[in-house]
Amino acid sequence: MPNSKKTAAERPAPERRGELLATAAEVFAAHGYNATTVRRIADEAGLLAGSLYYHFDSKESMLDEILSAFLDELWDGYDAVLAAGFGPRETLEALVTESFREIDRHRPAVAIYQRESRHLARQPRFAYLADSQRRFERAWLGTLRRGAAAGVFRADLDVRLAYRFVRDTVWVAASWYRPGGAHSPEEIARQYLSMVLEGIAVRE
Amino acid sequence: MPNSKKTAAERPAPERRGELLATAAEVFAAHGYNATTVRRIADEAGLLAGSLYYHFDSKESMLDEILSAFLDELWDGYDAVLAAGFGPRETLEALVTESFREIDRHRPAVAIYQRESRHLARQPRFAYLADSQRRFERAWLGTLRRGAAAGVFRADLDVRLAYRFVRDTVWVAASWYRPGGAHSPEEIARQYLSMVLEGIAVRE
Amino acid sequence: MPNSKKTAAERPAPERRGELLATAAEVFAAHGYNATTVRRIADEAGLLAGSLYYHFDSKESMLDEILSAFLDELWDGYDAVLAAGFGPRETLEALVTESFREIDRHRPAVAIYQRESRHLARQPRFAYLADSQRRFERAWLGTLRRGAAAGVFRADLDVRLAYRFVRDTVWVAASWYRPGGAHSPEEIARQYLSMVLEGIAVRE
Amino acid sequence: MPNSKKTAAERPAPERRGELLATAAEVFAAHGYNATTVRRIADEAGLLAGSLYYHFDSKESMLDEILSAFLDELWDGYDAVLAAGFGPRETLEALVTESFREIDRHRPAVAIYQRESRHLARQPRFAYLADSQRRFERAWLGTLRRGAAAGVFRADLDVRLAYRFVRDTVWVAASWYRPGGAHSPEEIARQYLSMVLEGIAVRE
DNA sequence: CATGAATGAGCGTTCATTCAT
DNA sequence: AATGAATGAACGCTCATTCAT
Repeated sequence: MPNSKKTAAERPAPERRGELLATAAEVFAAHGYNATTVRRIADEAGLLAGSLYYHFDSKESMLDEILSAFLDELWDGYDAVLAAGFGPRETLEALVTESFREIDRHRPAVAIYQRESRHLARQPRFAYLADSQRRFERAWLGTLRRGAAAGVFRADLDVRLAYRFVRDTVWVAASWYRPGGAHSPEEIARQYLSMVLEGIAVRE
Repeated sequence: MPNSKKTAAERPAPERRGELLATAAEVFAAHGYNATTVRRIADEAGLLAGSLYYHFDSKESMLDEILSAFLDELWDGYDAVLAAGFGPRETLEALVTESFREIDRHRPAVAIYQRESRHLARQPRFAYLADSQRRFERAWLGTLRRGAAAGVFRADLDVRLAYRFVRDTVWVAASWYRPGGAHSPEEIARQYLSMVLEGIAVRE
Repeated sequence: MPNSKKTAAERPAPERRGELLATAAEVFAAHGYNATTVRRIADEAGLLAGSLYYHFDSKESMLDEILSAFLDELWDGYDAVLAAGFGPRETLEALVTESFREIDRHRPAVAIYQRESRHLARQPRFAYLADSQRRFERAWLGTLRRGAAAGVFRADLDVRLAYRFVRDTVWVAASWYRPGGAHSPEEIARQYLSMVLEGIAVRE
Repeated sequence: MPNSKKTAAERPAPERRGELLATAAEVFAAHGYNATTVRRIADEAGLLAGSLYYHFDSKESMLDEILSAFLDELWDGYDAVLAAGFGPRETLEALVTESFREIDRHRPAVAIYQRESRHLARQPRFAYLADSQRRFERAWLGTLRRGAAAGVFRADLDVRLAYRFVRDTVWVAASWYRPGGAHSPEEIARQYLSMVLEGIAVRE
């Protein structure tokens, strides 16, 4: 029996873990990680608080799995974009579009990330959040710098300010976005890109 | 001896509340309201947890005072702008500038507001947060609509999407802004407005 | 093995609430509700303070259950007496006897009731104490009035004074009564009734 | 300046103490000693909680003064009765009458005494409560025994039961008695004595 | 005499976690 | 896999008390 240290009886059903994590993510996103009790998650999932500990080591490990699953997927997408050899504007467009797709697929995880990552990143266990933050900055800031150098993005702006502007603008959307709403992620990305790139003022 | 500095023991009373509130706001902003213990605030302020209750009814009432003081000041500023009879573009510029000034003066309160207002607004005690939210939307959305109708803002954008875009763009700045940094609030406002209005792409 | 005594660990669950309530009642009666700490109850019951909250919502809900269980039983007894169609003297004798039986079965609850009911009755949660008080007065005062009208109780006494006299006289007994003492409840009732009805003076 | 260890400036006005004690007694009686906060007393007396400590050592010392002042007066009255050389029936009548007079003069103290004396008596500071209890029992029980021996009280009753009956009957009145009500203390005493001595049943 | 501000111990309660069944 | 009962640390808060002014 390859790749297994447990007997059949000991191996938890992997789908159950996934369901429980989805439930946990939903509750963490709605009420905040700290304000969410393990009992609340259990209620929502239809079992008792103690029973969650058969599936997970701790409340924190649920959070960990939720966030790292999200970031793994995010970087799969980002890395594909960055490896594609696009120009700065196309790269920016692809990153924004990819981001809205991730918001669509991992909305609770994104909301949790927004709210909690800053202080979580201080803990060793969540050091990967800080790593991700750095890679993130490198990808976006680099794209903006390349674009400014290439004359496709304005050079009169503080590039760090522009970076924060674009970054926050995209990700805060997770706080109001609801999957299945009026706009598809791609449509929202298109409008956001239009605003970010061209501005909201009418050109004379 | 004019302008003499008094020792802590000699300092008159009413300032104390203000100091304690400033400390509390700082800690709430750094760690989140729920994750902040009243002992932590007391430690930071140099007294014991129980002593805070001589000055305040509860942890919640500290939060209440912090948020309502901020919103009162914010609306003083906004109301002056809205009453000035500006056109849509000038109104938008003035609202953004005023917002960055408030972030400069009430950064911790703004950060707390960002993180907590959604769920706080459900409680009767914090109903004024929901009220403020509605007035806020009316002011910004109205300005954007007037501008679109007047031909100074683009009419091809979903105006609610544009509203969220502008709103989030401005207020998330509180999460990274540090007073006394490289840029004054007015300078940041100028650059943000430039990005929001003209976009970051070079015009051909 | 019939009638086998189980160890604590083997004992089934629902009895536990009852045991804990009995312990709580004993401590409330001995020290007063306010002066009783939840830690003291837990100590006496052999668990930690926090563990009580697995079984009960709050200290107050323990009090509530203790008092309402007592009053439910009391009124079962009283209602049976009042429905029996006795004359005034027999009714009085039956009420007194029933009261001493309740003191015997619920001594701690009666002691708590004596000490705390007056101020508890003001709280909505304990409104049933005030209701009970009113039914109580109706039952006893009505019996005394019927008896005075029928010529079996003295008519020269202030009937409200007589009511308080009989009522207090009976219930205060809970403060010194100890189950399993020299006299059975029925014996105490007999002597009390003799004193209340005939007086302690020798008739000439 | 005889009998004084304090200078004129240090000596508190004795009337103020009396007022404060009366206020404290009223609040203790209404809400119970434990449930009464020193702040509540201060509010009622029109000063701040800390200021009470200029007049009294502690909350407990207020209680102490209230109870001992009451017991001192009570025993002045009782001792006069016991020294008068009355027969058993006259002694009982005089003790009951004296008791109702004390209830009239010291109602709050009596109510406090009823509620708190049992557990206070365990503390060394309040040992005089236990002493008083013993003298009390000696006086009343002795009178009842003398009466039974002399043939003026019934000999067929358990004398300890009769003692508790008379004792409780009298003192519980403090829980409903309001000075200035429909009946004078002497009138209440007369009716109570009539019930206790002759009973409430009509004699055939 | 009284105030204003603080102390420090302890309270009722919550909650992540454990574990025998 | 899940339950039921418990643990133990921490939390928000109360309150008698102290003391410089």
